[in-house]
Amino acid sequence: MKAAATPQKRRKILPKAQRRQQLIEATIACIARYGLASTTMHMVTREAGLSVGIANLHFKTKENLLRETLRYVAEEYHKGQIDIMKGLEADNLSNRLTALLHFQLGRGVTQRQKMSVWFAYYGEVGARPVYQKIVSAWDRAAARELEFLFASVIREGGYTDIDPGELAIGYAALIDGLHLALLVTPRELTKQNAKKIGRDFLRRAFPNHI
Amino acid sequence: MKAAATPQKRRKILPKAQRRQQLIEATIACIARYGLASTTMHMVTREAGLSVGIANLHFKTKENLLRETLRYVAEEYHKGQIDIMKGLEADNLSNRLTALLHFQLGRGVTQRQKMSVWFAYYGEVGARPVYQKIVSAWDRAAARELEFLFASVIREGGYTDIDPGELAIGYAALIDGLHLALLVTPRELTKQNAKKIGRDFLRRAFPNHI
DNA sequence: ACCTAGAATGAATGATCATTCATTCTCACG
DNA sequence: CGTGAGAATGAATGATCATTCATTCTAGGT
Repeated sequence: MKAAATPQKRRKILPKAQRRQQLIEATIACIARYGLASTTMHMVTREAGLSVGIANLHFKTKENLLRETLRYVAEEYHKGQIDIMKGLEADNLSNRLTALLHFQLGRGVTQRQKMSVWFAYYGEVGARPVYQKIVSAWDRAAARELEFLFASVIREGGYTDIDPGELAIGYAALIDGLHLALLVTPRELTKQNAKKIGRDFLRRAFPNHI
Repeated sequence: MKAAATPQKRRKILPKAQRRQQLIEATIACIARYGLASTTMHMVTREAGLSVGIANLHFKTKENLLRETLRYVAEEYHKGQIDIMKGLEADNLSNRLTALLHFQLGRGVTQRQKMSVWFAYYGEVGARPVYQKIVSAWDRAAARELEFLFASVIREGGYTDIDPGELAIGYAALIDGLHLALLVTPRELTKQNAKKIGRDFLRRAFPNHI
């Protein structure tokens, strides 16, 4: 019997930025699969197909890698949101609201993997001020933008008795809660249904727009 | 200089149930303070003022202790909710809705400690099927009850075009999202404001009741 | 007062993990 | 081609942690 000749993976040298990205993505995959608590450096580097030492080379410590991963995930989500709210693609306010909803509850964001990572970090926010800082900075930025969008809708629709800031917080909370429900009780809630629920919320607030 | 005579804590023997409770509460405190990931058995037993070995005596393993702690927290929250929804205290539907809101966003539930623990477990749900089972079982029970309550309100108010099941999911999601916001961005949201946002949600759905 | 079931202790054990760094390997540039 | 700057490797190290269990202590029963 011949010993299986290992395919002898050839060592490859790549620019720093690319390796960092590769490690961050491996971290996301591991957190989604094993949880934040039990993700080890060995898992992450194996997932990336690299050696253990590489992590120390590009991110000084594990804590650093986790922080950068959170930064990456937070930026990806919130930037996507903000771009839509700023209306780079849809000028019409109704369309912008719809586009936002579809982004927030659409394929890209509601992958189990993404949501797992998201809530894994939320879970540690109570204990790690650094995570709180990263998340809340982006949250604030998105909240401002959403408030601004809602204020425009309110003006256009002549709605009275609605505070755009409060409605924005409520809507953002609803979306977060729906993500949580999709993660925890996926059997009870389809993405289609989640979208309908989000849409109903907007309709009750802005009946002339939705 | 005299060596400080340690107060020599006398060993105390207590019934199993009491020790278990004590350990679960110590676990909650540790998770809130240090996070689920970095909570160790030493921390928990020290917090409880007991020796390390005690944990193994009452809960075979750490995993067991964590599971029982989740069960305890989940039961406390959901039972409180369900009792209110069943209307053991308020017969009037409007009052029942208000009582529910006050419970969900009131002092007991929105302590940083409780919310931290809650989300710490949610964060691991993606990776640990056991946690998902525990949480989703209670979630389902609460969702059923909430749907039933909303259906009564809809009937009483003659509201049309509202699906009680969907509204219940939406409301539950909103509350979860508000808890998350209170945990992550407490500077941006007071409990008072959170209650107002929850109330506005109900008012837009049930204008004759709220 | 004595005895003993079993509750409680904590030093010891072994497993796991992040981090280090001496060594190997790559490739851009001369 | 040849070479060296620095990218990549992975065995070794030391720290941390869950779990064990021989021993000590307590309190209810006699």
